[in-house]
Amino acid sequence: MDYPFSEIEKKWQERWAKEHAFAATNDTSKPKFYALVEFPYPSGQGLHVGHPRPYTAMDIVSRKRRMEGYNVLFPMGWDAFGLPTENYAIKNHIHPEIVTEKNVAHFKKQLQMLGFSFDWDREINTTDPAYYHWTQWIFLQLFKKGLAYKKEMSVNWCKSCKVVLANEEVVGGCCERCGGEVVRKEKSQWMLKITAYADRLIDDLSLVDYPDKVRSSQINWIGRSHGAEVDFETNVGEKLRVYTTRPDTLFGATYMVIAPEHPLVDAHKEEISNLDAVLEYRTLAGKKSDFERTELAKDKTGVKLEGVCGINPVTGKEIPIFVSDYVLMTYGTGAIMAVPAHDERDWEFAKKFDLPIIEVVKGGNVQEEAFTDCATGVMTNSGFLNDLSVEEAKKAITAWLEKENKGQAKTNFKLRDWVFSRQRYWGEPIPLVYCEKCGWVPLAEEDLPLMLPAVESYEPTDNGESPLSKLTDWVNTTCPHCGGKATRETDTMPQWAGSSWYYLRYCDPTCLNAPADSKLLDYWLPVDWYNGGMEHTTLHLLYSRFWHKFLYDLGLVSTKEPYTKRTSHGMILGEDGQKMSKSRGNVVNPDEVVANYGADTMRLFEMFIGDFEKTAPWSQSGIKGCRRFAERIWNLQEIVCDGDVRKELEVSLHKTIKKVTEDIENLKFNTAIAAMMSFLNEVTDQGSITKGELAVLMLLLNPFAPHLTEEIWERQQLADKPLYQNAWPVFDPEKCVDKTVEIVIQVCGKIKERMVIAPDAPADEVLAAAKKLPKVADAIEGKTPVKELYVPGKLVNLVVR
RNA sequence: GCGGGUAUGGCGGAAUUGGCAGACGCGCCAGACUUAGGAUCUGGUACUUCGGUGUGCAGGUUCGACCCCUGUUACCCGCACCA
Repeated sequence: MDYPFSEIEKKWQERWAKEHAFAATNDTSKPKFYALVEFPYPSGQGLHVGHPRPYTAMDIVSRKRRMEGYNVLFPMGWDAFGLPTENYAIKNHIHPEIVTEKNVAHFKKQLQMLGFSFDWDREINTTDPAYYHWTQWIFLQLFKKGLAYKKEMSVNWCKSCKVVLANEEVVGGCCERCGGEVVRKEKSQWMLKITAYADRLIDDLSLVDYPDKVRSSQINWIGRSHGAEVDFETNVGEKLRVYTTRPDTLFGATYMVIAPEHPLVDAHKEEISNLDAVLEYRTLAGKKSDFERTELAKDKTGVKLEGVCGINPVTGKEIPIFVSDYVLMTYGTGAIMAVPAHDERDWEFAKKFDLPIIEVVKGGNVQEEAFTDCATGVMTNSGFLNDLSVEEAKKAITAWLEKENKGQAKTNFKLRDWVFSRQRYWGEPIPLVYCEKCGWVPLAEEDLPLMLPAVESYEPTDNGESPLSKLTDWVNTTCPHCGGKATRETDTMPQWAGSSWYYLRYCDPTCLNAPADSKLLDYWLPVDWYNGGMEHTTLHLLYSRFWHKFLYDLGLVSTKEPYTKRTSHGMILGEDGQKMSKSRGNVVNPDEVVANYGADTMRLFEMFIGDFEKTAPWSQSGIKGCRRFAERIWNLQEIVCDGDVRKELEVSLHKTIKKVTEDIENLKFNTAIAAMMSFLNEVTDQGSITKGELAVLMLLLNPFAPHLTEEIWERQQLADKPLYQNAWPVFDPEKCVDKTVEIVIQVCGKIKERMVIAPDAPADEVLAAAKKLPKVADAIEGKTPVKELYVPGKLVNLVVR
């Protein structure tokens, strides 16, 4: 019997679309479930076999939830602003809007061919003015609250993209997107004060269910540390402030180091007798890219400031000050106190420059190596701190510093503010104008959206300005505040802007007077389950949590966190175990897979391929196995007979329901499919399947293979309504227990025999029976019994000596 | 260096969380049906000198360890001079 998948899949996809089968309703009286997958960037290459993995997984969860009676929101949209589209537009002289439209249409067709139960009525597109209206609006709120500010700063500049990158977009000194060289460049940039939310971004992780990996990556990225700021007097009058996490070691501070760019150098040029050498070092350090600085991390360099020195506030001793690029201007105060005895970097530097190393925590040999692992150590050579523990000393010295007005407790973060402007065309215009009288002025909210104007050329300019800067008619405008002459901001927002709040828009995609209606936000939020890639942990996921918290503070949303539960899928590799790429020639095209095997088979294989959370290589022969499974399911129609669930299959059927039901919740799609395969094998052995059994199997398999199961459901007339409108099967725990079980008889932990018993047989009977088994009797013959164990339904272990 | 993770047949991977290692699938072998098989069906398939031995390696805890503990090796991912 032929399995006409193309025909079936087309039929049901059309029918679902016509019936709006998977549209979420705004009936707020029903229990809701909001399932979210990361919306794709509609690239010109189209769908990749990696895309359907998370989509299928969440489709399975969504379909199951609907059958369980939830009002399910499972939306899809397009994160369509971005560089590849712009680059394509530049190369082919086509408007990015047209490129986007074409790519979206292609993507949508590909997604629809896989039968995902997205609510297409709620489709959104970040490049739609009705959408970016509210991206701009949120930016204005950030600006009004002082969380968006412009700053002249050293930024990451990708030479090949001619664009500024956020710290998160620089990977190993190279551009995350194009792999090109990234250099430092001074530019005036819009910044978002994500650092104002640093504490909450860490602390509120306790409110959500994220994988440890994601949680620890975010904590590590934000990098909170507790310590103290300490003011050191200098011989030139000015105080030099340092940050340290080890104020307890202050007595051991034998020198200081400042970053090459530190203002102390500029302020005291006169007093520095070796100024030339210092400035030369500064120039050299500035030329090094971040990458080189990291590469050379092991070899410490630096120059001593001759003529300027610091004074240790507790010992009163004069100590030298060095300039070195192992101290970063962008962290802490740009200056440190160096305690070589208890810090590896300081130790290395001190050895190189022959500086004194004073032990202040007992326990190590500080002349041999830095003793850093000293949390349990005791203070020494430290005046009034002597004999205190490290923890006590921290408290005592901090209290002393505060009393003496020489410093105070301080918390620092590695997280930097978010560089928010891009010198690009294809992004959201920043809705601000610059007026010489009034400074930066926001557009009136009723004037949003600020439409992206048409330009002749999308080429970025070499001087680092956005293509929009060439549009003088557009740039020159009037100040919304004073009516005088003003110019528009010509930079646009980064791609991460639109995706930072898209999950809100799905709740109410056509709302005209707000990002979304607050009643609907209250109903749908938070997102119950959000699946996405690990690569977004410190980008999208962190950014959107930040925006959500800001909107929470504004009162727009009523949950502290946007996503209750986050899961991550593993990548699908090429058949050769390598990342799929055009250059390796190992790319699998999903269109071909669907054409050859059908969407249901593709979906099954994407789920059966391996542990959902781990990477897995594609396999041509593996997909054939799933195709065989689909065909065998289809052919069940040849052996179907009337009747309910038969007694002899009842236990396996209920066990299968239990397994599939639980496995879906735990992302164990591979074993859920394996369980259904096992049940199919059992039914095949029986030579027949009753309609009652078939109906349950179809319901269980439906989320995985929706077209196939709907068709069988209809052909076999298993119910009046189409399958998707029926309820998820429920297992009876009592029917999941076998009538008899086979247990193992061990002697001293070695398996000797097996025995079939009733699961609730009393222990003494089982033990007695076990001892009579010939091999067991042989093994214990003549030995002294030590212990007799019976684990009900599992095993007997007889320990003898 | 720091953080997270992984290691099981020829391959992808299971193992109810301390209780029968290798479910399920692929591949392979044999058979059936066939003019034919890269189709379908049936059976077999960790290794073995048939005593046993086996979850990267070495120890430990336990009646019992893929699972817990200590040490170690290899690989993957993220961060990385953050004071």
